[in-house]
Amino acid sequence: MGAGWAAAAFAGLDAPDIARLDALPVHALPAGTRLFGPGEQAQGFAVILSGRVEVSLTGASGREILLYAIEPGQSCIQSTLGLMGDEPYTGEAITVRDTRLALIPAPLFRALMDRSGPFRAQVFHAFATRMSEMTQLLERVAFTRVEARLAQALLDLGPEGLVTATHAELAARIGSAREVVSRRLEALARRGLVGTERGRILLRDLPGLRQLASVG
Amino acid sequence: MGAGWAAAAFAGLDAPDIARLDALPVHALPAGTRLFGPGEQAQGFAVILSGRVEVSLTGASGREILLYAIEPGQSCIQSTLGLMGDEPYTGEAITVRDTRLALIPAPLFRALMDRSGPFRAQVFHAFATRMSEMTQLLERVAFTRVEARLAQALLDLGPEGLVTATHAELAARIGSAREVVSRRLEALARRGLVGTERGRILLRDLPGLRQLASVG
DNA sequence: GATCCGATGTGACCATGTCACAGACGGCAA
DNA sequence: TTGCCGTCTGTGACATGGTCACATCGGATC
Repeated sequence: MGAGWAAAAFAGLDAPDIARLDALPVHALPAGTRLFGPGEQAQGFAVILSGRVEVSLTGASGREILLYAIEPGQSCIQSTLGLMGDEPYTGEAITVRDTRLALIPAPLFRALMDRSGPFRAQVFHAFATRMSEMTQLLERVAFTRVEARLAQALLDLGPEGLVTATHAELAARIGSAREVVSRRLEALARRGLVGTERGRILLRDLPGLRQLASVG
Repeated sequence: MGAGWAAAAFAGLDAPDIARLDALPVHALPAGTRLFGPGEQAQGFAVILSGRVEVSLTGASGREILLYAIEPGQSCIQSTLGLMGDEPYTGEAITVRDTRLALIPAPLFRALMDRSGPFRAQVFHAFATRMSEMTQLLERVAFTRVEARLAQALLDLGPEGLVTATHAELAARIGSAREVVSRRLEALARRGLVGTERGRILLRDLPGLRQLASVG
């Protein structure tokens, strides 16, 4: 997505609005850029054109958990909380790859919400999806064992069978602790489900992992 | 809230729309009625006029956790997930007191969303608020100890100092297990923060409990 | 090779969840 | 009153998970 991204990202918008969006500057951000952190005010409504942004939560102890990721064509719903309600951010958004995004300024966002049905539908749908995902995440965190969440994370990161991530990164993703992940991985390795090397994990038994991830 | 509830619940709506909403039948439901459960399709957009509805999640093991409560004048956001996206419910909504509510049928809901700015603003705001609350809940469940969540629950249920609830009910509220709640309460009692009787808990040290609830 | 740093392994200990029961209490019927 | 029953609460034993303190290890750099 790049020049002319608006038509693809917001199907059904009329031509003048598409032109307005396409005219917005596109920001190119290197991997590792922090888009916003807890308590900050929204600059506008962010639409990701390429790359990937992850939004995560950090607890008092320093433990982290991934809330959700934003892929190309998706918008950063978290940024709408500040635009629509008065809720401050509680999460932190960071680019995990080189990323290009457009920022719809608050006034234009509000105008589009008012006059464009398709735009509204898009925003609402994204909202509903995130809410649903967050509920599922809450359910997994509250009720399932680390092993199931870890298996799910491994499958998400390397559906082909190879995951390049440290134990600490995996822990931050599933909201656990590094040591716990190390021990779980060792246990999975003993059972032949994975192989471990420094910085990467080989998934040796994808069906077995899927089973673990779903059972909980 | 009763006859003429719409003007109060949706400030800024124009007269014809208020009349349409006021004309909807009001349902009176006894405490303990189940409004919807996991996987069901939304009947419409529910607005609570009096009473209280609690939405909670149940894990495979049977453990429960309270997602949020809906008070008079608020709407059941969960029901919009089905109306706007195609996400099924994942929670279960139950009246905890005798409750009266109006159900806005899906077609009227969609029409109002299209043509009424104030209605949209209301729905969006409610959405943003729930999302923010859910995020905070996730943070508490993922990162704070049971003791802090329990103290918070006690303060929520009995800000005056008396809580009428069983240990099992408290456990369901905070997403823990009955035995754990029993033991935590006993520990709090030993420290003089609460007194326990069958079916109710006396909060002896409100500032102390507030401290516990906030520290995590 | 010597050194440094991030990644990983380990043991101890506490908090929490689960299971299996044992009492304890309150209401109700005989 | 007495006995019964269902619910609430208490307890011990054990598995899992989180935290802390270190030990090791592997690679990169000098």
